[in-house]
Amino acid sequence: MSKTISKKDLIIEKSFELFSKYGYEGATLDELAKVCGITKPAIYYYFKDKASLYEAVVCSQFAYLEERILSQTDRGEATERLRNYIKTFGEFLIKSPFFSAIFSREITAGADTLPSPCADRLAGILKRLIDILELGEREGVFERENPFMVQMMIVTPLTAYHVSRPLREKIAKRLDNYNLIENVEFQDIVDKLSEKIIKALTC
Amino acid sequence: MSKTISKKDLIIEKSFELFSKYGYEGATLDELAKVCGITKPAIYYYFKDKASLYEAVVCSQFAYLEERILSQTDRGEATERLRNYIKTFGEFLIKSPFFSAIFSREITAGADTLPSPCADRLAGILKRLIDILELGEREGVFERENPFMVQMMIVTPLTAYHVSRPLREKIAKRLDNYNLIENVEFQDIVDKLSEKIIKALTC
DNA sequence: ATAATTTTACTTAACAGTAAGTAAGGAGAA
DNA sequence: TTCTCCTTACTTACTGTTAAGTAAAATTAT
Repeated sequence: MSKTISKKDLIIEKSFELFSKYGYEGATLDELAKVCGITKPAIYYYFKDKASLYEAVVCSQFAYLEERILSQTDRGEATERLRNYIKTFGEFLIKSPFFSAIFSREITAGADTLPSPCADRLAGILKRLIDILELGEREGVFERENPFMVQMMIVTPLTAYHVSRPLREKIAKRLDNYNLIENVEFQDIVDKLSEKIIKALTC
Repeated sequence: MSKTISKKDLIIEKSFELFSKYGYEGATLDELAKVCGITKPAIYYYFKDKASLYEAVVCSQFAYLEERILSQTDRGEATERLRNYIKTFGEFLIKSPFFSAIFSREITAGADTLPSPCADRLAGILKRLIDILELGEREGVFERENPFMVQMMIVTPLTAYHVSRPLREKIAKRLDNYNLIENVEFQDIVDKLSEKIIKALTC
């Protein structure tokens, strides 16, 4: 009916924030319960345990991302598709500001805690990138390149830049002559990176 | 006389591995004591607390990295210097295989637990990159670019690639037609990335 | 040289706090 | 009454940290 969010969705939403901020181990169910205005065992009514909650949270994000990527990169020439691929990643990170942290953490942790369905989604996303790069090769515009490396060149600078504001501030303070924290829109960063990557891949 | 490593160095070495694997919170002093073959309070004989141990571990790495970067990028033209900058990072990551994980984790966590002396070292490293990029602009070979973004374009794909082998394996299994885990030397990855970044920055 | 003293390098034991998880039950709707 | 959705009141399992003690080595005094 109205915008009344269900308790379960509330728990997912808030735990997404906490997992992003503190990581899997750092985030506590006590605090989660508090910010949700419920008690800890109420969480256990909806989720089997902490791991299942995490899985639900992360999977929903990956599923959404895969759906976006696949629908936004299914037409046009290779260059245009790649541009859209990067753009869609960028838009997703802007829309879902906590995702960078979680994704970045997952890669760092060697994907140990990455739920299997999420790996499926990631595989789907990477498959699309592989297709785009192969199309580019057939069109004669892209050089052959390790697709996983390309994926890393796209995602990691974006997520890192997105997440590293506190670090930039720390460093900028020590380099007081230099403006590292220009008030630049993240959108511009995405566009710039997009250009650079296409330039780097083009024959 | 011989290669007998001191207890303190043993603690540093083993804790470096554990912090890399599990992160600051995830690594426990109980396990550290166990793998060192000592008791937990013995750690407190050498280090004030867990934070100080972490600081000792991370700082030594950053200091070494800064020293390497500064000494390897102080001569030549901008392009050559940038190539050496990236190369030195790559060599360091190869030599110090756990560092990627710690560095990547620090960025992800917003540098919350990054000890202040490490931020100094990072600032020194970034200052060098800024100098190289400015030199390139004066030489007319590089386009103006946000140096922090360039730094992210260099370090994050390398650390991520280095750290993501388990993830690549998971994904490759799902895309069985495709060889994502080619038996390619990390050195080659560094060289390729180096080329790509220089190409992307060049006017 | 040897005895007295002090320091080094730990161990045992335990504490205080915090985390995930659970058993049992209550309020309200159907 | 019974099912859903929750709360109260715990338990268990760590985890960082400290206090107290000790064997052995090093230093100093005699």
